[in-house]
Amino acid sequence: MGDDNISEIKGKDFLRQIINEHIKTGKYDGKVITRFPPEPNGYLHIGHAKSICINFGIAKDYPGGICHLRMDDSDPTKESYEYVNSIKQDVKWIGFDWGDKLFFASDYFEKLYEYAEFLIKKGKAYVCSLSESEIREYRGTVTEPGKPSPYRNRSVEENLDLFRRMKAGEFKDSEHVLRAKIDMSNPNMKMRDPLLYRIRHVEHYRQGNKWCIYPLYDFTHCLSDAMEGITHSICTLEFENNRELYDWILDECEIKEPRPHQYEFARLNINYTVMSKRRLLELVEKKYVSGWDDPRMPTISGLRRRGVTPEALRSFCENAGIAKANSIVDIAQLEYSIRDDLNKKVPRVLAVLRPLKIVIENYSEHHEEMLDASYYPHDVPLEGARKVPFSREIYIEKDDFMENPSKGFYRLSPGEEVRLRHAYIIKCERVIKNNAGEIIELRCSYDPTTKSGEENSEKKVKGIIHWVSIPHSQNVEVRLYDRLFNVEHPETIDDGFNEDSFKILSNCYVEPAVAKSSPGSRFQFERLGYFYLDPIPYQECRLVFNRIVTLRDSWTKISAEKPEKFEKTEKQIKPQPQEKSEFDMSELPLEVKTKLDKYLKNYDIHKEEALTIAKDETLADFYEQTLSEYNNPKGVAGIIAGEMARELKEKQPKQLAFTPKELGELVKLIDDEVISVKIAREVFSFMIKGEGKPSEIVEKRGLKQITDPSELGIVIDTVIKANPENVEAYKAGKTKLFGFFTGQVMKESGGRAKPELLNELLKKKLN
RNA sequence: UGGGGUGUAGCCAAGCGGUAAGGCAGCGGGUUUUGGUCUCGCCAUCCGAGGGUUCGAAUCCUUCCGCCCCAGCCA
Repeated sequence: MGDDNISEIKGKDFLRQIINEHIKTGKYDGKVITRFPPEPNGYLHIGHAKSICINFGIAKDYPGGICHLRMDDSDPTKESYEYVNSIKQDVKWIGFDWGDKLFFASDYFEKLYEYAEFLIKKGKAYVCSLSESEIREYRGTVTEPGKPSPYRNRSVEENLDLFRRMKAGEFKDSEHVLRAKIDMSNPNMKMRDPLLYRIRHVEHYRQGNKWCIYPLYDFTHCLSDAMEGITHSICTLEFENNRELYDWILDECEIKEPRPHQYEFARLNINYTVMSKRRLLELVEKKYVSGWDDPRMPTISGLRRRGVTPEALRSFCENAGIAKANSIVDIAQLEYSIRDDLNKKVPRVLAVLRPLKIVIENYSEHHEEMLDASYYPHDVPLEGARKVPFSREIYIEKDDFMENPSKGFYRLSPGEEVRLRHAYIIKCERVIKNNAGEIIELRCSYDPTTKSGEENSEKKVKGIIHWVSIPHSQNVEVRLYDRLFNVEHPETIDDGFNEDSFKILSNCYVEPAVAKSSPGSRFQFERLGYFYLDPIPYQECRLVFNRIVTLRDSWTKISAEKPEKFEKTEKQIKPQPQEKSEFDMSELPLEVKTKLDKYLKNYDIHKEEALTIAKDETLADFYEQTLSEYNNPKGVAGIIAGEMARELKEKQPKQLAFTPKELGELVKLIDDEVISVKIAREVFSFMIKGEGKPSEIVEKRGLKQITDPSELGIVIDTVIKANPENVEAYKAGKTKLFGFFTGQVMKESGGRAKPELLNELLKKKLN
């Protein structure tokens, strides 16, 4: 209930929380400038879509927020305009606009070069002439420190000369590199004199042959952010280790605050598919799929081609959430987002995918009629209708007939009735088979009084099926797409590749209204799913529909057959072995052990606390000093092992803002029942800030605890009166609510209620 | 046996010392001329495990365990 929620932005993912804080404190003067920085060396996929939604979404959420689109194109060997164009198209399609904020890291090469010279002159960068493999060797491993390059101590003059000659093209590829001079034994591998520039005698797709030295990511990215005035540089988790370098470079280049800072979130993963550029490329190159825009691909172009809407994609990204824990989102979540979007906007039509012919014997041969059919069900608030032709011969879906119906089958079977959607109730009279015993045709009768919308149409039947009139229908092709893999977490593209992920059905029929529709239209084929009229022209002007997603289907779940469904592989839950790990005291240094023994024996404090204090010299000294001021070993240990340990862990202040004597006083206040332990913590937090003696703080801030039963009783009554339902629920047996009441009273009293008294009184009043 | 992250239901995910949000999936009921949609209900005595502090801990302290990332002159 603060007064500060005006600037608060809806959604409280940790990124927006950080930004909210910056806005509150005015760190960037209210500005929010993010960026989406793809490398134009491949197609964007749904994982990028999440990043796009985050970066552009955040910019959109904050007044005046801006998101740049920056091509991170500092590796000339991989990048091309083909990719920058597809990236631009994809970002636009997802629904974001970068306005005039399209940038290229390669445009900063000149400026970047100047920064490099600046670092050299500062003695913070050097030219290293080790070979590629030597560099690797000198770097060490994750467990062993690296060793300095023999070229590490070249003079500034030599470095400058060499670097300029690198630029001038005097050396071959890989002959020299420019490295930052940081620390070859840094536990963070990224800080072991990372490479800044490499020589590449290669044409850059934008810069041509202007350069033969190219900056690397870590050098390019942070400085590009700085040059563009980015405030929040948001990237994925694998760059966490790079953050230290990001800050180092900006520090050494003397980019002053307010300046960009990097924040990381977990990248999107989805089950039953692959997401890495490498795997996706493999699928394309080995022809597992038809291309980057194969409708099964999790690429943006694939999803677009399949017929997924940008809205669905965005809502999927939003629902997936932003956090730092690696996770794998269920593809059902994507399917849900797609259905949820399409359900609200797409017309329902009739189409038969696997036709079974029906002749309605009592329907006159030369007769036909046009039936009224709404495009939308009653619960979709859209208007629109068309006429559907009906005649003696129709197609129904093969699946909608069973000669020997299983239990719960509501559709057509011999002697049974079913309603034809928007039309009549028919009854199956005869089944006609070919010589092979396959059903090729059904003979039915219809009840003329049961036409939809008319009087007798109330007659109830168990099932409703879709159909098309044979003479009026148009033959189309339908392409069925399914998940790419049968296994939840494929490790290679051969690991459970779903051979049935693509099926072509060429003997499909749609009603006339659909045949007339324009490319790129989306429909719900009733009872089947959502379909997209592929806008790519096909030979003979043939209409090709892509299935975007099936409808939710509770029937196939019931029936034994599960044609295109996958059962999730059940995960066996293994019980965790209960290992009791005792701390091994024998390994402690003697000094610590001595202290520990003393605490345990003389002071009788708890082992955990004793250990915490004994292990830290500052804490231990402070502990002894405090005890000499106020002798309550247990009480003092509680504050020191808890509150003070945390404080030291976070800040490691050179000088403490309070004395042992004051800490002793604090404990005495607890002992004297002036304050509770909870309040003591609050007081302690003020002591850290140097607000003076505990007693003064308590006085000044009015923190003295309420020990007067009648005073506390009033507060309790207020709370009880304000929550009649909860009182009732409590009395009805929901005793868990006791905690709720305690909390409320605590809150009401500003935390000052004496806990024991509160509980005692509350119990009395509630019973 | 280095460093950096991270563990809340089958899958995501809120939660920031006071009744364990929400969504997906699942299960059951209602509505329905789509076995769709919509709607109602159920679904964590417990937050990776142990220990501690506290009247009260998913939240604070502590020990342990699992998983992810880092040894490209890729980004």
